[in-house]
Amino acid sequence: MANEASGTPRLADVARAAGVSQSTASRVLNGSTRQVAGTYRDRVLAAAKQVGYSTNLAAQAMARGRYPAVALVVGDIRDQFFARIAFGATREASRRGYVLNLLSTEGDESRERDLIEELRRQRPEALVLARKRDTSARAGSGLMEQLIGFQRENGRVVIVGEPAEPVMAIRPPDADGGKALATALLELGYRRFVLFLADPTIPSQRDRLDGFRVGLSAGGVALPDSQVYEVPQSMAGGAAAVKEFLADRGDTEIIVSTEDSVAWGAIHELQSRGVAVPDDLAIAGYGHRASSPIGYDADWLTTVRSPLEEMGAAAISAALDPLAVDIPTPTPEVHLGPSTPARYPSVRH
Amino acid sequence: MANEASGTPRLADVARAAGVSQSTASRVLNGSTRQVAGTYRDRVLAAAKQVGYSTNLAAQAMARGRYPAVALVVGDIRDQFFARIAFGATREASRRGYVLNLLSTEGDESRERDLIEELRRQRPEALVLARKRDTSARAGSGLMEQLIGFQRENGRVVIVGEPAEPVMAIRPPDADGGKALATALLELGYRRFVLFLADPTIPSQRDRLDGFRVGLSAGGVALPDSQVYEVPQSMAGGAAAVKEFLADRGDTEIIVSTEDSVAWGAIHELQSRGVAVPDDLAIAGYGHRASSPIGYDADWLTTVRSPLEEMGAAAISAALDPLAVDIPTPTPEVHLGPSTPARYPSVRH
DNA sequence: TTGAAAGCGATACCAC
DNA sequence: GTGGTATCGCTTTCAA
Repeated sequence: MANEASGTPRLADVARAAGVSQSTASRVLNGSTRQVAGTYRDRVLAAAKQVGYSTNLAAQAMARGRYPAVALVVGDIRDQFFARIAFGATREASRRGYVLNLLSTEGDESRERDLIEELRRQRPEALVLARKRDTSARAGSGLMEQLIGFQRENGRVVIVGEPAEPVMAIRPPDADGGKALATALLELGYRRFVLFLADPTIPSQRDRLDGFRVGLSAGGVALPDSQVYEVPQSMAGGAAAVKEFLADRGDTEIIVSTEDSVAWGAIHELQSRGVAVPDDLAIAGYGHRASSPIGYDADWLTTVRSPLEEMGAAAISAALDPLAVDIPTPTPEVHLGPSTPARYPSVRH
Repeated sequence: MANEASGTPRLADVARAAGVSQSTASRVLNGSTRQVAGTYRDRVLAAAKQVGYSTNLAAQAMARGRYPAVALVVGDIRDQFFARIAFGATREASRRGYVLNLLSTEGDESRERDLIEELRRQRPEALVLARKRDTSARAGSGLMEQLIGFQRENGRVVIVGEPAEPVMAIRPPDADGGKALATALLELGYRRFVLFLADPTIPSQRDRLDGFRVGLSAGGVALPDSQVYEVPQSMAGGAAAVKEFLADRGDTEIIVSTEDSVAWGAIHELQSRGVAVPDDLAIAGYGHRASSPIGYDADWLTTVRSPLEEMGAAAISAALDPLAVDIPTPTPEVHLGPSTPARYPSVRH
């Protein structure tokens, strides 16, 4: 008789089965500070298990005034960039007992507004927005106003990507990664660099370049603009850029690309032209995909891996943790592969 | 005064602002059959917009007894297989005004049980489970019992992958795809086939083979087991298998692989051995990834694309639509690329 | 500590 | 058509 034909057992069913009041059952099962006598406590727990009780989140949300959910808005979940962020986010949300609500703009960023509007119905406690491009640049669309409104009425907003006041942001540590790569390559003995810069309109790409320069200068090496090539972000772009580069190679020891795909394209083109990689010319990249082009092992290329999963998790933490003020940025990982062998028998710099 | 300092406006605020009862406001804004006078209707709509009203899903859920959410459980969202399914699922859920709750087992399928248990708290209306392997095979884990319980208490369960009674399933149309590929290749004039079978423990792989045989037999061509090679599912596997194959090539015209990665590996190995593809030997694959190995255009390989996005969307529809009895399976798409040129000047079969 | 009762915001049954 | 009102399941004062 505890569990009526109506279906899912309610808290009242548990209370009745345990012979206590609903208040007590509530305190045991969902209350914050435990203030229930041991005997009652056990009885309630046993009863809950016996009737197969499971908290009704909607009811709890109504009573408490907040729904334990966090929304994640991504561009296209099929994109590794977003998929890896989502992976970290689901893990962290789940760990905290939160529901992760996934929304995809399907590449159409103008949909963001509508999606967030839709979202409000759920009254999620936080909103995480993953973006590849600058958010404030689209201020005219009213997105910023909407985000601010959300922050006022609902909960915190965190952007994974470019910061936009007054919204908290987790930036990919591209400058750090660029710097770390430079340091590592200097350590290996490289001194004469050329850099392939993919799509400078994307902040991450510029940051990688800037960070790389910082790292180089720490070793007393400069990277003049004449050594920086702007390259379309694709394998084809890398291949084409290499042709141009070879006409004026000079004494370059290594090409560093701000994007793996460009690096792979360059590698392919170089090899098909009889330039041995890394023996004649070394190559390094930067990226987030685990793609391993045919004939190569993914680990072969020296590159920097963006900590996207960690960033996704950090975004959730920051969004949910009221204490979070500044977000510790995860550290990028420099991977040294055979594409950049040590240049000298002994380390120097 | 309509919107108190308390924060988010409630339905009562809208009603007051419009000068109507809360019941009327409810009918206008969320009710099913419209039975409100035009005048009132407009007033309510205007008031809602004016105060910035947004339905409180939790409250609505309590009153209606159901929460408009659907949960999607995937293995690893970073995997293209799951990402594409999720993409289609988010689109369809959003289209229907449903919240899509994403859960990831992170590769550990034993977590499925815990995740679904967690999930129950939300009382989602449906549950979609995407899996690569057989579900019923894991019956011992109690998963099936749990799914049945969910179906009884909450809503429909749909599996994207292998069927498992009494749970509805959307199967990848691998048999259809295999058959369609065979038909297309016969059409091009191919008659002597070898098949590389990747991981026969995965039902999809077997289905592709079976379907392929069905398609061939319709053209009077047989594929004896001696022409089927079991190959590890990787490029390396494809490369290795090709070596073995070449020792006894016979008069084979084309190698068909049940997995693209294997096909690419085979291609690479063949070319490095001086066997021209497709001139000396043609190649075809089957897959769901848009990977384009270095030096090749993704469209170059003849392959079959699994309609994963459509399957994701179809799963949501089937899970949410009470009328759905059997699910129309999306059709796989055969892509003919230069890796399989026509063998004869004129079609025959 | 424990229990009774008042909401939380929206829906829907039921008179008017 | 429209407007009261009980109700959904749970939390949380407030007394006891």
